[in-house]
Amino acid sequence: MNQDFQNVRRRFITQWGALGSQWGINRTMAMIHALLLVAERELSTDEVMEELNISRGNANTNLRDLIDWGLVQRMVRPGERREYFAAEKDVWKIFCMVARERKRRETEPAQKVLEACIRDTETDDSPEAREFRRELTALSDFVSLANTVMEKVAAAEQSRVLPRILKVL
Amino acid sequence: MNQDFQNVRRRFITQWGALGSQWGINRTMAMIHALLLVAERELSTDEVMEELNISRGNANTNLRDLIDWGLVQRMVRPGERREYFAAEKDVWKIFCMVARERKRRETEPAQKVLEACIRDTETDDSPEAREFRRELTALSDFVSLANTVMEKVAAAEQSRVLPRILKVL
DNA sequence: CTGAACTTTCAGTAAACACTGAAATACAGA
DNA sequence: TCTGTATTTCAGTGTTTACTGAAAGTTCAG
Repeated sequence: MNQDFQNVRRRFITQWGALGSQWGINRTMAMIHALLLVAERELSTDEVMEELNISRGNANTNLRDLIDWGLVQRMVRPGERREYFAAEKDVWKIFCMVARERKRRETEPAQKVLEACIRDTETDDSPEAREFRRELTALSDFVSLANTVMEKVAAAEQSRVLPRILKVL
Repeated sequence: MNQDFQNVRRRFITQWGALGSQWGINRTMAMIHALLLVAERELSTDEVMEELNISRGNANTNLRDLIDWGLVQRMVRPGERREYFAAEKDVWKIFCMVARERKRRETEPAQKVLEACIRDTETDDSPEAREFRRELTALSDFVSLANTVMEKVAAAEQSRVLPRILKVL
């Protein structure tokens, strides 16, 4: 198989991994995702281990995390014990998955913190406490608005939403 | 000053810091930002150090990073050597700053990686290379579309954009 | 120019996070 | 049931990232 092509392919996987760590995603997870994205067929754990030079434990853990994110699916071949893995390739679906997951892990906890802090100072009507509540409420309202937007965007079809949004802007 | 209120205030700062690390933001930076957000007035480096129990170096570095992000401003009081720091409190402005910065740090590098990999396989018309390019092009197109959307949203006024987007959804 | 007040840098260290590899567990066919 | 194959877990270790504190740098009033 063409050597140059294989090199570019490997470079893509490595660099995508490096980018991943700038997002809150660990390098290996991003690399496995990249590998599966550009793989022509589903791969087994051993193939992933081999291609990326990582241990079984590492491969297993990160594959499971990718499955939790909804970015990778387990595939069973009839009559085979071994499991194979395939990445979702539709970019819009990937986007929706990531949006949903980040909402769950990031904005919802933030929302809870804000609401709790607002609630716990509710009975205090000193000027400082009022101001504190005012700040936090502004933040909280914004976060929940952002949540609503993300939710609706992620629930809709790409073909419907994006053209409309672009039109509005 | 009311003890309960001070406790909630501290809890908010701590928890906001913890949330920050889930985003790619380091804990101290998020905590300083939270502290300045709910501070009634601008604070000096020493006040930040004291309140958060961190070293001078740490405070200095993270304050500078916050300034780079555009989330915090240096304030000079006439006739005083010491510098004071104040956080931007308008949530929409905060959002725009963060969007701009994440675009610069995350989506633009991703874009470059994708484009380079597409370019470097352009002369290879084997089926695998074609498929590889197809995948990466889909990704690249999506990322650049997302970039455009972010850019326009961040450039616009909150009062104009959000109502329109909500209407569309 | 000097020295006090303040800020910045950075080598060394500490804390957080990710990875390995081997042991434990689960599963399917004989 | 037992046996071989595949997956999962996790204690120990390695790597990355963040923090400290002291030294160097900057600034300004006198």
